[in-house]
Amino acid sequence: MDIRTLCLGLLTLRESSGYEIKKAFESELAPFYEASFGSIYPALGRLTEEGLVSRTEQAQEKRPDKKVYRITSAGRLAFLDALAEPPSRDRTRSDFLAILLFADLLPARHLAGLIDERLAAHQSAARQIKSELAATLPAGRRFVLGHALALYEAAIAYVEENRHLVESEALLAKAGPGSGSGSGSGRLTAP
Amino acid sequence: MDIRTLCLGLLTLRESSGYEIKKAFESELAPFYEASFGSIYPALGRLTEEGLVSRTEQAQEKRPDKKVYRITSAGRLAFLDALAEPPSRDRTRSDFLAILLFADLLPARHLAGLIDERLAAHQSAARQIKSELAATLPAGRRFVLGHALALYEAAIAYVEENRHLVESEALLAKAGPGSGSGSGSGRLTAP
DNA sequence: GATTAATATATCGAAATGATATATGAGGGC
DNA sequence: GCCCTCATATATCATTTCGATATATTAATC
Repeated sequence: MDIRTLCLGLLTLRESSGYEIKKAFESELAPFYEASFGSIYPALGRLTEEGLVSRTEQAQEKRPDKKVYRITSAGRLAFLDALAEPPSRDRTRSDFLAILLFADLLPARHLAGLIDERLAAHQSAARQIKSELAATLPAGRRFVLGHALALYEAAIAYVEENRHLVESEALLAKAGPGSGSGSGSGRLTAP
Repeated sequence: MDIRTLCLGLLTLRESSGYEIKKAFESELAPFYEASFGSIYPALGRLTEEGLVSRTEQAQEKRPDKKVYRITSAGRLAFLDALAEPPSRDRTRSDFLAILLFADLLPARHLAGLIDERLAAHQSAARQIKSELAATLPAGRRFVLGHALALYEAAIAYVEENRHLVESEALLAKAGPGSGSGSGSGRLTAP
């Protein structure tokens, strides 16, 4: 599922300019997909060449001119084919977790600051999703938004309950098997 | 936090060949970071040029020769500097969620198959993490593994409780505000 | 009057992926 | 014995994507 295919998908929802596609990535696909202008504009160019979208230049008052893209019927068919392909597995990159893996190399107060910022960012993201969920939404959008919210809430709960593992000064101690993670009390004990 | 820096970090744990670094990405950094040989080998070459690691060719019996990399003291300092940098935000790409966003374009039985595979994969991943957590681990590793487990379990619970949102045949209906997601019963209702 | 933010398109170097090539040895199936 | 697959080991390369940068207009803020 490359950016080109996702642009096509967003154009099934509404006609858009490249700039509006970028905003749609942020409002519809975030936080489980992102794209930069550097990939969106070439993707739209290629889709136009392939005849999967059409382009119309549109002059605007008080704003720069824009190029509006509309999906063609060939484009709709191509997107349905792409949707039926088996999904590739999720990919995640988290600097936060990479840093915490090396927690024993960092002072506890630095870790505490990192964790506080993480919690604040996730709480803010969760609040925003909740306000979006208050509206009427298509089923797919509601499902993926709720999914994102569930993961943010789980991450917040986990970090709050287990931050002591990396913040304790006794970081030289190796942690043995604890209470069994999220399945039980949710708290991993360090003996 | 690029692959080069992460290679340096893994070399603070033990000396390794490029091949072993790849395995360390899978065993230590997965599932929140990954790297391919195509990025690891060039990264190790660059680290060697910069004097942050040293390279020793090591002949082996019954196995191909390998090049063993060791972090230098300059390398340790450079890694500590990199660790202190503010983390960039998490990036995720999920084909599964992208497809589900367009659930109304797919037949319910296809969606059911996708979701069943997703649940099986996540359950398998969760089981594997649980078995790893049974051993004695450094605090950082225990924290990030537990984090991964908590997210897998939250995703499984969410999908099991909310799959009806996308599987129901009445996909033309727009879902209004429900019970409030994970905060309450965990189930989003479609009126 | 200056700076920041939003709208709008585009390019480019650098980073990373995923596939492929090459080579050796071990183990299993037939 | 022969073939295939898997594990070990290094390396390259086309393609994809990111992130920064450039350019231009209008509105708002300071």
